[in-house]
Order: sequence, then C-alpha cells, then structure tokens
Amino acid sequence: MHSENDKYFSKTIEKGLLILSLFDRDHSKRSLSEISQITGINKTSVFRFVNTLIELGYLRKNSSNRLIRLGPKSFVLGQNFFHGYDLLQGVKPIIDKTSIQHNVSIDSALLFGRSLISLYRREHPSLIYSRLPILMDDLHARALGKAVLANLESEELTEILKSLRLTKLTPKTITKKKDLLNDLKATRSRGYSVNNEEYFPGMIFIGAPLSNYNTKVVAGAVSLGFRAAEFPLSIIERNYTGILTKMASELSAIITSLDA
Amino acid sequence: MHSENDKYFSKTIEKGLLILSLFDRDHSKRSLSEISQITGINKTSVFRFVNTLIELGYLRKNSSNRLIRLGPKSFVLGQNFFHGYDLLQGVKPIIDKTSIQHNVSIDSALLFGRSLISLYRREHPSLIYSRLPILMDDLHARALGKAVLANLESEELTEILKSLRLTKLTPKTITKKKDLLNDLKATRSRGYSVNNEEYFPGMIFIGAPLSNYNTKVVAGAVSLGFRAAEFPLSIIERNYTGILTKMASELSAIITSLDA
DNA sequence: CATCTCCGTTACTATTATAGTACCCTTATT
DNA sequence: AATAAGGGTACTATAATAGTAACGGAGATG
Repeated sequence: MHSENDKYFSKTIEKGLLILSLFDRDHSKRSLSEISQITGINKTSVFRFVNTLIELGYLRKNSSNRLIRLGPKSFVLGQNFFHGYDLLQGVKPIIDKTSIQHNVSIDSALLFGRSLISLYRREHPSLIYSRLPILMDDLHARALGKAVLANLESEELTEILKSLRLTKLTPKTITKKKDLLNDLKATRSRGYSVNNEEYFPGMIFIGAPLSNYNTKVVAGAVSLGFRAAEFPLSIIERNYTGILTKMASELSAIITSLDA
Repeated sequence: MHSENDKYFSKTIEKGLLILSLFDRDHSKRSLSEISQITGINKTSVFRFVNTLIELGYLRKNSSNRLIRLGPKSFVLGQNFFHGYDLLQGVKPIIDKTSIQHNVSIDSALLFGRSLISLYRREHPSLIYSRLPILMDDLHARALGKAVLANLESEELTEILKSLRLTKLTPKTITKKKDLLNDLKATRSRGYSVNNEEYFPGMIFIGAPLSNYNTKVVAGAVSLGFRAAEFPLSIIERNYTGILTKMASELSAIITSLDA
C-alpha cells in the first residue's frame, strides 16, 4: 500500500484499484470480509467501494452466497488494457520477426519496481512451457532477471538484492549472493546474461537488457531460449548473441521512442 | 456517466475508472485537458486522479510532451482480469471441444446493458476475420444479437430497440424495424437465430441464446459460422442446429452455476 | 520580438465524501 | 434455542474533493 502524503493523490482511487486487483486467475471469488482483511480497509468502506464497483459492472455479486467476482466491465477493460498497451504493440512485431527469422523462442519483460512483468513471449512451435507467471520474482535464476540486475545502478541493485530471495529452483541455480554478484559482473562485461539450466532443467537462456536511450535507465530485458540437449552453450554463444543484442537494440529504440 | 444517489456509492472510484477506461487499442495516448473534456470532470480533479494513477503505475506520462499512456500496472491488471474472468474460463473448454469435434467456428457473447461483449471466439483454422470488436453494437445484423433480442422481455426489447440503429452492413441486412420484429418472432419459435449474409457478405451464422436457468434471464448467445459458398443455409439448418442448441444448453448450465 | 493562447500545475477553502463506531439482521452452526 | 459470523445500515467527526482562481512555460501568431 502506498502512503503518499502528496496533496494531489486520491486515496479512494488507490483503494478501489487495490480491491479490483485482488481478483485474478487464482482468486476469482472473494467475500467482503476477506477483502477487508487483505486490504486493511474498514468494512463499511469496502462495502461502499464494492457496491460501487458492482453498480458500475466491474464486479458482480452472487445473490445467494454473496461472493464477489469480476464483472463484464472488468473483462472489457482487461482486453482494452492488453490491446492498448503501446509497449506491447511496439515490441510484438520485432519479436515475431526475429523469432520467425531465426527459429528461436523469445521472451521479454519490463522492470517495474522490484519485479519483472512478462511483456511478450513467442515460442518456437515445438517448445511449450506450462503456465508462466505474469509477474516474475526469481530474477536471480533467469536470463531476463540477470540482464536487468547487471545493468542497474549500484544503489538500486543493493536495494533489490536486499529483498530478493535466492530460491533454489534447479541444481544449478545460483543461491549465494557473492556468486550472483560475480555473475552479474561477468554479464555486464559480456553484454548478455546466461541462464544455464538455473531456472528450468534442460533449458538454456541468454538475455540482454533493454534501456531507454534518453534516460539511460534499464527498462527491461529480452531473452532467447534453447533446449540444452539440442544447443550446447558454446554453440549458442557463438551463433545467437549477435541476434540477441541486435534485437535488444531495436527494442530499446522502440521503448525510447514511446517513453521519450 | 452514472448519476447514483446511492449513499453507498463512491463517485471518486467511478471517475477513476472512467479515466482509465478511456485508454484502449485506438487511444493509447491522451492529454489532461482531453480527458477533462471527455469525462466532464474538472481539470484539477483530473490532474489529481491522473497523478494518482501515475504514482500507482496504472498510467505513465511522457516527460517531454506530457501525454498520458497506460502504465505497466494496467497491463498486469488487464491480464489478471482476462484470466480471472470465470465466465470465460468456464465457457472456453466447452466451445473448444465443440469446435474441434464438429470442425466449426464458434463465437460467444454476453449481454451487458444494451450491447454485447465478445466473450470467446474459436475459429476453424481456414477462416480468419479481421479485427473484430470487443463490444458489439450491430445486434440487428448478427446471429448473436438476434438470438439475444428474440428472448428478451418485451419491455427491455423495446428499450433496446429504441437506441438501436439498424445500420445497413450488407445488401441483406435487415434495416426496417418491422422486418426485424418478424425475424425475432421467427427466431423465438425456431429456437435459433439466422444471420444470412447480413453482417458479412459470404458468411452465414446461426445463433442460440444463453440464459441463467434460475433467473430465466438472457445472459448472452453463442453462434456457429459458415462460409455460404461451402454450406448452403438448408444444409446448416439440417446438420448444425442440434449441435448449436446442445452447446447452448451446456453453456447456460455453466452460466447458471457461476451466477447462481 | 512581443503578445497571445493553451495547457499543465499549484493555492486555497467551502462543500462533500469517507472512516469508523455501533448496531441490526440474516444465515449457518452447535 | 443460543451463538457466532458476515453482510448491511445509521450516524457524525474528520478528512478529502470540487471548483475557482491564478501562475508559468511552451508554442503559436502577428
């Protein structure tokens, strides 16, 4: 929860959106008191806000058990947000083109606060992963994450590292902060990050940062993914890093133009 | 704009969502004064609300030209709304199954207010339409629309017909209210609606209503689509109406269980 | 080059909405 | 029947918003 003292900040809107954002893939129904507990907003206010959202069609209430769910207006809003997000629309054609041209799987993400947001993913037809998260937290175990971390300012990096838990996801996952810092240093000098079966066994990824050329700030990352059985790391580094960095600079140009 | 006298209704939340909903596929950037004009909300309030939405990450502002765009939080919210919308998740497997089993294109929509919301569409691989709308207004020219209209209460029907413009989309589009009423009567007795090249030349659709079995209220519709060149209407009516109505009842059961 | 205009932003209060407590009602539980 | 828990309502002190006014910068216009 934000705690803005800003005069030009509406706490009511913050609360309304906080309530709406409680509904997702894993939480399609919630009760009033549950919402009140989670958000810390008082019961009466939650009642007022939920009532408002129901009247507007963003939520709906089951008349028998009183459980609250997303309404049709949220569904429409969701699609508008998806299709109206200019960064996605800008990034998609470039990733599609590169994926088709070189027959590779590509993933991209944006940095927002301390986590990465999955922006667009294009998979080589034969590869299918299971349901991947929209918000990614395991930055230490991903090519995308390491590409971003390696190019942050040192203050911001230490800030993020403080709250980053180095969870062991595979035998090769980096779990010591010192090892991670060394990896990031190598990443920075190399110009691209390597995830060698650290997130998913049998999968190798290489990643490059995306940045806003004007502000020089890291905005996200792109990665290429390969099956380790088909592509040894040496082959990947020889044949694909050029493709990766070229795509990264194209994407950075787009981001720069949109964020201007 | 709602004008609720309701005591338990937050106008601030209404305004915040009104502002957010101005951003979609066709409007990825807007200025402050533009937002103020469109919404009728006073400039200072728009400034406060937009500022709030920017601080929360739902919008972002270009620092040079001050234009406002969707932010990463909206993108995340959009995906959560899409994947968290239980009606979609409930309807999808049934439509997928039917589409694969009978090799047909299927479209579905929900009634919300006076318009239909496109819920889920599954196309037979060889058919591709251009960008279809999320909100559908031409109810008179669509199988989905006519299936819904034919099963409304007469009061609600006249209410909707009042604001429905019978736009001519193809030579076969129904443009006279009397003809439409006759078609709806036929639709009701038949149990399914027919769109014979009235929306798109060369395409025939048949549609059936979806309803909540408890409340007996029409909730939406499903339709099957065919190329007129391949499937004459007589063949469609002989072979596919059973499939359509069976699917419609399965979907209605889902809707009933979720809306309880 | 001066002026005008538009837009975003800030300052300031009267007015209005919200927070929070208390209380009631319905439903589920024992 | 008693109890508990959750949803919904009433009420008022308190805090937030609406709206007017006014400022400053950027771009347009003469």
